[in-house]
Amino acid sequence: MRDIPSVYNPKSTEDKWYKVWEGKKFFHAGPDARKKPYTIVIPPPNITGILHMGHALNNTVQDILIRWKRMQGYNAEWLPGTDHAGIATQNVVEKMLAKKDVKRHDLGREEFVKRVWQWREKYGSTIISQLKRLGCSCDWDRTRFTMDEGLSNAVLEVFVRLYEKGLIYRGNYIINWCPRCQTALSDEEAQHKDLNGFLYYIKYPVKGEKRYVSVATTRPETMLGDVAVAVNPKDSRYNNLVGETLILPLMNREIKVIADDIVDPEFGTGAVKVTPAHDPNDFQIGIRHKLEPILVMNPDGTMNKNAGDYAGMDRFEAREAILEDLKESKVLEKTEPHAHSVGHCYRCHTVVEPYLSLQWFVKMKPLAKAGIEAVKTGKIKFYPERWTKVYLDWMENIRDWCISRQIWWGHRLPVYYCKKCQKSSDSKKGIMVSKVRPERCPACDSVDIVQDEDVLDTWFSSWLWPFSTFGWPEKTGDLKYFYPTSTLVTAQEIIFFWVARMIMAGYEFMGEAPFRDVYIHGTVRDETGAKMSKSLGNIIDPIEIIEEFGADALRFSIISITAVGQDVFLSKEKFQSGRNFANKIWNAARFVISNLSEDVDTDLCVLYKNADLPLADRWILSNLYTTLEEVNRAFESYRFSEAANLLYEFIWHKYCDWYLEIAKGRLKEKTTQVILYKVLEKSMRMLHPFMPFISEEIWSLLPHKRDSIMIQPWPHTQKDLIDKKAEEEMDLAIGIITAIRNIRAEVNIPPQRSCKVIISTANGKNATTVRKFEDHIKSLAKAESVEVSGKPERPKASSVAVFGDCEIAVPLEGLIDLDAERKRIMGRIGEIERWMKATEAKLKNENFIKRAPKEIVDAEKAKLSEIKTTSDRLKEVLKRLES
RNA sequence: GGGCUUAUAGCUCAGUUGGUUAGAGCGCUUCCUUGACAUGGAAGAGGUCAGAGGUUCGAGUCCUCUUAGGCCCACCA
Repeated sequence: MRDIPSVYNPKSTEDKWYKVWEGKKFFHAGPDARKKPYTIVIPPPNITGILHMGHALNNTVQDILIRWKRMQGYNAEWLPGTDHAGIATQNVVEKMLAKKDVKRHDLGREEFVKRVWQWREKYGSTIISQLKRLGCSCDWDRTRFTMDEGLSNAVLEVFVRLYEKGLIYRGNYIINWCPRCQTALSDEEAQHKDLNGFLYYIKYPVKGEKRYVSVATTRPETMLGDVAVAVNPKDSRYNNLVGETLILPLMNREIKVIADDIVDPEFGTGAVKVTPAHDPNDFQIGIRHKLEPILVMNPDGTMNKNAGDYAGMDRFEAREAILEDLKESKVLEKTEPHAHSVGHCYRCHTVVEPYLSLQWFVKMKPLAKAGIEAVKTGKIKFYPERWTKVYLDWMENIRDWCISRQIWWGHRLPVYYCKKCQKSSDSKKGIMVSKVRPERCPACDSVDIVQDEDVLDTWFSSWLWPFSTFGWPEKTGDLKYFYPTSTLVTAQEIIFFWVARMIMAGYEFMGEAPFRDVYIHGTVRDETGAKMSKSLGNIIDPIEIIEEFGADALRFSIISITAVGQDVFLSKEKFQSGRNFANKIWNAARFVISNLSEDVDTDLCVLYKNADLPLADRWILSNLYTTLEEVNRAFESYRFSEAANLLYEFIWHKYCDWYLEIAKGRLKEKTTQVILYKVLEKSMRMLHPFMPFISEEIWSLLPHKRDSIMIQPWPHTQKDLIDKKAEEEMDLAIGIITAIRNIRAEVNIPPQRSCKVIISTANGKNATTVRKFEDHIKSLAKAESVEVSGKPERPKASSVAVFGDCEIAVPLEGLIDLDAERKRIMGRIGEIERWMKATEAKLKNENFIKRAPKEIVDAEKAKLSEIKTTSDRLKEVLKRLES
């Protein structure tokens, strides 16, 4: 077939078209008052990231939206970029240095940060080029990085503003500490996992007495930092003990028994050891009872000098040693298995330690207010809706955000200390918060000023992403035009980390929501349901899939199997469906293109507007526009899999299976050609958001002089071409043709041999209809003749089927297997009768007649009469068969 | 402890506000390399919609409970 190969080869089109699109600046958008903006900001992938299936899904959805909106005439802006990913990136670079036996402290801060920038130059945009392979139509001219000058400036601006508003403070609190990364983490960055641990019961003797109090703990090593034992004041068991002095085993320190409401008498022994430096509850108890915390651990998770004999041991080593020693001292009462949830570092999966330290925090409650209101009033909507509740629950119970990190890669806090003032006892003194380094201390005029060593949480820059990327705090034209953005597309995992915080920042700094819709898609899992991760080794690499099946196949497959908000279970085989579909489309196009005459007028659209077209033409057009309407509806409610499957069904099972086959019989007719072309052309436009490359390639092969499909308008619905009557008539044609094929298969008529067909109808109307598609029966059911009759007639040796009121007889040469035929008919009668009975029962039910809507009842009545007709005919056939 | 979510054909899953005989893809059976496509075509087989109650004229769909998975949140010493 001319020069077009019969197998679609994605490799020959993908790079080619991507370059064209980029070259023509189709991805770029700028403020334009004549057009309505549609804006998406990408969830910026980490610079350490390599494209995984989660990204593939996330970005395919965004690209579908942006391409769809662009075709609809919106000024579509998809702003891309990457996140500096503080801890993750620092870890990666540290690991790289470790291979050369270099530690970051050997290099010093400045040199280390320089190395990270170098690393970023080299590897930081891997994922960007991978997104291009996927076909993402991001506005690369606007690519941002969270540590760009502009975004860094926004971060400092925000820090200063919040500090001045009293929403940022510094203090000593229990935070989640990762001993491996050696930094504080936010609550969200500590991932809780259920572990099967133990509950250890330890006896604390009362000073100078034989009595003792048993306390239960899961972390015996923290006992070294105990400063009290607490009981519930209402707990009668311990009334007489409150105020007594206990001897802390192993340390031989004296501690008091105190009473506090927080203690649950039901749990453990009802007495709890109090370790203010290593437990958030105990910390609160410590404050209430004015107890001085004792820190027993170093930042690296080893025991410190306060840990007595255990100093220098790793925390878990110390735990074992302590248990041994407790046993020896006969104060370990018992050990019980105990399942409890333990925090792990979200970057390195080390068990985090609740740890008392001096950190910076953001007061969240005041910020959450507007964000709660916005979602409650529907200004911001979640799709699927159920995430609203998850979001609101978190926002309504929000806790302060620990934002300081003890690492080097990130935005350094714009906080400066006057060393002179800091020497005074007032810790608040000597703190300067400013975007630029102060020359002198305003209080004492000293020039001995140092900047805080810490950097900010990575999310402290990404929560500003929807506006910092458009130039904030400057009042730029971009910002004015593109903010607020339209839709945020992301995964459930970062609703708290990112979505909620962006909403808060949006209201705080822009006075407006950062986006209207939040579309939360599912998580990509492997076929066993496990989350895809590098460590599990169950990754399906999207780039490999693109190599093997093509980007369009990847996109289409993953979208079509991802129902709204549902997790998606992937295996490599699932990408075959997309590849096969691409190939099917390819071949349909190849067929159509090669059959278009030189002089066919592809701009001719009046032709089918009101002309009296043949049935199949009206049918395919009606289906096309019905599909378009349904696709539009699906798009509007983010039901992408549904839209994809609608197109699949239409193109494959309507256009290819039926229309193309019918068209083969009259390819010379201009009408046929125009409709073949029109339907293909519009299908490609509808398909383009899903499969940009193949749709563009086919578009370019069509004999029209139109620019890239990317910038073509989305098809308009045409209600006047939706023709229910044509659809009904074609249903009859399809039913009859299928019935004949069925007979042929049952009685083993070889595919090459044609057969005779006699169709008798019970009413004249259907006879007229059948005559309209006589030719289709001939070609599609391989019939040499079709006889249409108003009354039942059939030669003796023939096989018969009934469809509606049509009796379809295929005369057989030679003898017919009467038994087989009878069996076939009886089987069919059985089926029909069951159906008829169910319908009759329904109509006999008075309540149904009385209460069901009239349309439903009428439809049931009509159905019953149809079934009866079919049934009667089948019975006649059977009777004649037996005579 | 609280919340969310899933259970439909051998497998993977659709099924929008309750209304024709519950669908698709893969797999399976039989046939077909006929001029778009074997990454294909034709015809089939295959389901008491997890279980038990309830609401309703009518339930895969709504409610309650049960069972079995998965996920998230929580100051579970």
